[in-house]
Amino acid sequence: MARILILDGNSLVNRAFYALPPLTSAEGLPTNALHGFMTMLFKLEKEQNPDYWVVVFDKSKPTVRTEQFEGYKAQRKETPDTLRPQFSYLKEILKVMSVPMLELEGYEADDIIAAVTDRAVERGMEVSIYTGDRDALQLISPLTKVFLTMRGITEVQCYDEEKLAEEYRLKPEQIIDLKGLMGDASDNIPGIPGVGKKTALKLLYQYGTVENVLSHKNEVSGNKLQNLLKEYAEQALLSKRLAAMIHDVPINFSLEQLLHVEPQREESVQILHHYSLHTAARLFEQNADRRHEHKDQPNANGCPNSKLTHIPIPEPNMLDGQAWLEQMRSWQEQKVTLAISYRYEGTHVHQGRWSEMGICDGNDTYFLDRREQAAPVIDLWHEILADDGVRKILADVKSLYSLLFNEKKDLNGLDLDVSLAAYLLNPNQSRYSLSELLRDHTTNLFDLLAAQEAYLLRKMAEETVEKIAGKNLEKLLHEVEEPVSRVLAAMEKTGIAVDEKMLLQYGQELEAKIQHLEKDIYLSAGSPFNINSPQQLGKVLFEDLGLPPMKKTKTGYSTDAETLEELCSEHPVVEKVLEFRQLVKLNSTYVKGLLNQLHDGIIHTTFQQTVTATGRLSSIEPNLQNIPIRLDEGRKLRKVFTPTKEGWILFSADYSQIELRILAHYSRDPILCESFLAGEDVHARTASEVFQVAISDVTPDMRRKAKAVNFGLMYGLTDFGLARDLGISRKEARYYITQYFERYSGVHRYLQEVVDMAKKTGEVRTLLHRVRKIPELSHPNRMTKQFGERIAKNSPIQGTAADIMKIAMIQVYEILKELEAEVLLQVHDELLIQTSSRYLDVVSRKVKEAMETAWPISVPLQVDCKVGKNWYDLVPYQFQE
DNA sequence: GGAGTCACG
DNA sequence: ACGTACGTGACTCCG
Repeated sequence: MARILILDGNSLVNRAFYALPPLTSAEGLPTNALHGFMTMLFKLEKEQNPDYWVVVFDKSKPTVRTEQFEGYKAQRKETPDTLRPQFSYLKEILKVMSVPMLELEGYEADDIIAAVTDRAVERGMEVSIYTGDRDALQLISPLTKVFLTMRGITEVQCYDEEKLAEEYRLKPEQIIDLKGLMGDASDNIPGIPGVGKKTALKLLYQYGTVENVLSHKNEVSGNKLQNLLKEYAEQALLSKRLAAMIHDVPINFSLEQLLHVEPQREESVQILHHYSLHTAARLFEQNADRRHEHKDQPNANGCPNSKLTHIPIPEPNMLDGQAWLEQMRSWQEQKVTLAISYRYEGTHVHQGRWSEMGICDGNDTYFLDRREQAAPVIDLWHEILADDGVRKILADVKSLYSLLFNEKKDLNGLDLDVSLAAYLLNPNQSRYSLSELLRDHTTNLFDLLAAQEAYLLRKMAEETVEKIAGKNLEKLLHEVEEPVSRVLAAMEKTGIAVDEKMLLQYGQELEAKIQHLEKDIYLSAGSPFNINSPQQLGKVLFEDLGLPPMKKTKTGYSTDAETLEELCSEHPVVEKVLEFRQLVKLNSTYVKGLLNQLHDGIIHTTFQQTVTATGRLSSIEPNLQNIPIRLDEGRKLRKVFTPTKEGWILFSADYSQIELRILAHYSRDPILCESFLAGEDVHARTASEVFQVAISDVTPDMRRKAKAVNFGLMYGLTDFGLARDLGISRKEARYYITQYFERYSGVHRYLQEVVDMAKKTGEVRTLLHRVRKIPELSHPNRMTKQFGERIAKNSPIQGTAADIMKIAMIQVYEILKELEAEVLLQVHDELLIQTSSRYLDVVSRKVKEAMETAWPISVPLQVDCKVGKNWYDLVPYQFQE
């Protein structure tokens, strides 16, 4: 299939300009953007080997859009003087090299891209668009992919229909609806004020288009949103028009003009060197050489020379109802292993159901479309999914658990979750979905169907199994991470009840206080301003009111709580700002944030199992791992969290000092170990050692300081950090640290050893072999290297605590299954459980036991239990001996 | 989309 | 002289 490469010249040149340091040619001309663009161009030429290509440029304003809306791109800054000439140089170079260019007075590069794409697609070409502009996503189709530059310009992300669906759950044509609602600050497209990405997506999931949203504006939830939709209806429609690319551009070109032709070699090299683009010249010659070598030997399939080695994928078998039943029965009888990929309908795994599955049994692949099969087939398939004898290879098993739990179905016989495996192999990546993993393992760039995915999944699984074994991660994967997935899916499914009335009431109280404070602050400041804007606040405090600036950030004055606290005595407004901030935080993040996620009185969070570099979980939409507790105003919020069932109560079990205990275990430090073995107050004991007084003579202040030292140890203590935390001098902090390490020499030795070992191997491991690579350790920058050292000290401790908690969760889940009780939340060292009152005693006894013995270390693990009717009113619980 | 801020362990 | 404690996620502003 013929392939065309379309490059958005303006976007890429701009990206290159800002991503690279200023460079100049031998004669002093600015060339950084040229260098970036040309390097990328040759890289793409090599990778894609396009049959056609074209670089598209904007032509000077005004464009058709500024006629429609005068604010369009009005906020854009002037092109810098060092950038503007580079456009002319670039066009000169491209011309010499016979790279086709297109531009048109009054139109933007985007529009020309749309026109070229249409033409190419009509001819059945594969289209690859390179740009930094997300607007281009609207052009995606089965033949068209968009490559967005991420950081800098060489890192690109490929978006096809599937990737778009995965990231936004939108169709390409809905991109303009998205912009219509949320606007686009970079183009000064207004959208609807107050509607951001999340709201916009929510509306689109429900109504599909801007027009449809507007015609149902009376149905959407929230008065405020309804009013916004009414007030800004016109603006939304205009914004959508502005975001839409113009496809019928009056431009004359034929695809033949865009053919990739062999350039004039001498002239090209010459002009590249003229601009001192030596790297680019080298790449250019390499590409030319390669084409020369392959010129006379076209490859087997007649396609243009492709470096890509596509894995051939067998055609999926299409079965009818009877054939499906027979096939499934034979899988069940033979106890085969199946690789399964899945798709679902609905906006969320918590409310959707699976729609398609791709299945690979080793020899063949199959495609199961739920809509096309009668109930007996689907029922039998569910039976197979629940059958422990039929082993399954999957990616992201937790999502499939969720989907099946929604329908009260089950999944058993997990053989391998490649997402979890990939995470264990390298927890520093960001994405572990099947399509992302396949991108790394194969060079198939096509839009994959579920069946093809299943085939590739199976191939990939073979490699994955070997890698996991090679790194000694089998037990961690199969006995910890995979079982925990089921526990998490169950916890998410159960959810936690939230008292909506109480939350609304609390929100109203906050808003009243906020309004009051706001008035006070305006009076003190002399005029109203946006207190939420650090920039405006900085101006008011440090310019208008003349307070002494303490710290600076990259963009201006620092106004964080730490800074403001020091300024409290200088002006009464400061304290009010601090309180204002606190209340606004509570109101927007917690009251409003939680209300947004509350449906039928229950909140279902999502626990992410493949996010953190240390092995901890994370919680999103909403984050239930950071509900306030430290300050009482915020802590009250916990009153709204209650059990989901009548007559049940909340029970919490948290590990006491688990990280410090793990440090004791790793270091075998005699004092620290003894302290835990004897059940002492460890912070008091540390104070007595550091200050050299009897433990009975330790004052609260001494204990506070010792506690900060113990705390800091786990993070790779520095004198600066400790001094800041305690509000003391660095000298004093340094003294405490020296004293500490003198007394706790085992800890000192351990921390040195772990860094040494990390430098040797480039990685650290937890007790259960969880591994984290630390590339920072070999970085030339001293700061970065020190950061690596702190990671080396912290990760084994934080990670081991995470490992132990995960084991405990699996055991607790099994225990509670047999009782009337369920795990609701995990907050790193705490489990929140709901139980019927009559099981409280047995639950507490067994949970405590399981957690304390989950993975014995050389000091005891201690778990504290509390119980209450909500998450605020928890009191210590002592079970009957 | 990045920066600033702040909530948690 | 420089910039500094580990791991997260959500909200807001602003170019």
